[in-house]
Amino acid sequence: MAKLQKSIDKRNALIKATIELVNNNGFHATPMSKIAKMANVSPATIYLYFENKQDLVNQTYLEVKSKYTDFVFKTYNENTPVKTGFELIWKRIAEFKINECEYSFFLNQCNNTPIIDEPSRKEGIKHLQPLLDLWKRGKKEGVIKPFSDYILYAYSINPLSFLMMAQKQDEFQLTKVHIEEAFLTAWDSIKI
Amino acid sequence: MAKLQKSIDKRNALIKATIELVNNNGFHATPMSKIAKMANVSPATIYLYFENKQDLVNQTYLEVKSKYTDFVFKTYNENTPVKTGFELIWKRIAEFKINECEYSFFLNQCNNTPIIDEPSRKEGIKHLQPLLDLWKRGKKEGVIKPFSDYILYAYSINPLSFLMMAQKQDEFQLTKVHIEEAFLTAWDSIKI
DNA sequence: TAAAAAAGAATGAACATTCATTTTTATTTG
DNA sequence: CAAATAAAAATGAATGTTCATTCTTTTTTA
Repeated sequence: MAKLQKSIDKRNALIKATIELVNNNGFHATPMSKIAKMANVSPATIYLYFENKQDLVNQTYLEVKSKYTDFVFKTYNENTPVKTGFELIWKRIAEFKINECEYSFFLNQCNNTPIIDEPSRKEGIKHLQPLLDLWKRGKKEGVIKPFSDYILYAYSINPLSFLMMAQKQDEFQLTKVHIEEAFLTAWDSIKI
Repeated sequence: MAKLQKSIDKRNALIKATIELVNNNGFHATPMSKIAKMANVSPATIYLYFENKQDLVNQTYLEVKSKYTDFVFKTYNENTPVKTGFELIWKRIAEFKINECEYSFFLNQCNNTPIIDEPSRKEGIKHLQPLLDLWKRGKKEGVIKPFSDYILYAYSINPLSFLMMAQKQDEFQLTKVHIEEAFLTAWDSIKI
């Protein structure tokens, strides 16, 4: 019997449980037994799908990251003009961060703590390539400031993570108006 | 013998060890025994200074947060004009994040994970009040955009956290020029 | 010399992972 | 088509370790 026979539903349930529990308690305060319980599975079963706890969280990270970038770049293609393309991508990112709060919070946690191991983190970064390519093009065309990608990212994309966190903690409610404001601010800070 | 007799050096060593170990391994993957060892102290001694592990990390958080805001607002007073005041504060924040990478990384981790308990987190937020007051004044004077403080923070201050993280992971080196660029971008994004 | 501070060892709970069985599934055979 | 069977999938309980915290004793201090 091939590996694929193992129920994809179970794997998904495990990943979902991992996200929810890690978001609420942190990785190391989340026992395998609880993940199993939430996924309606025996603890031993987890080890049929994942090597160990670290592997479970690494795979969860990469899977969520994929969901994120698949969504973000779905409406974009390389021929879109720079400004339009940026707006397209930026708004998809905003939409994802607002609507998929659980995923975003999880990714945030992974990016700001040592729970993910280095190879998986490196792997995760690659997913943003289309945005970096867009910026490269924008710089060549003289539309985007000739700054390091890190600075561009810090000022135009990262603020969304902060706003998402604030929203998650009920300190703040992101509205359509905010989004529009925020987008203009983002664009202003990277356009020439 | 009064409480104050307990060596402040030992307490400091414990806090220092906590920061270093939590930065590298995360809170829950940092055993009390290791903290004790790094601080050259018996595990039991930790409990003379802190109630338990949670209390240790809460106090560490508040202490680091204080170091941060004490530094940040040292050169500022309420009579400084808005723009100058903002530049003053912003550059102190930048300086702190760059030079006190360990502290910044620790604070970042606390802000993006559930390791700090709610009362301590609330307490920590209060420390930024002078900046919020400055913005309030700026809005009244028509110098600062009439946006929510969260948005102002997201666009003018939070990017520094991202750049600090990138730097810490050796992916990026912040120079004087970057800082100058980054400040202008920050100011542009909140000024009217 | 008495009280506080510190220590090392002890305790008991929690946990990741493995083990020994049972259940499910798919295939083969009569 | 159904009974038999073999392999995979799943399980609950067991294992051994790690850890936070406490206990008892020793050391330091004033």
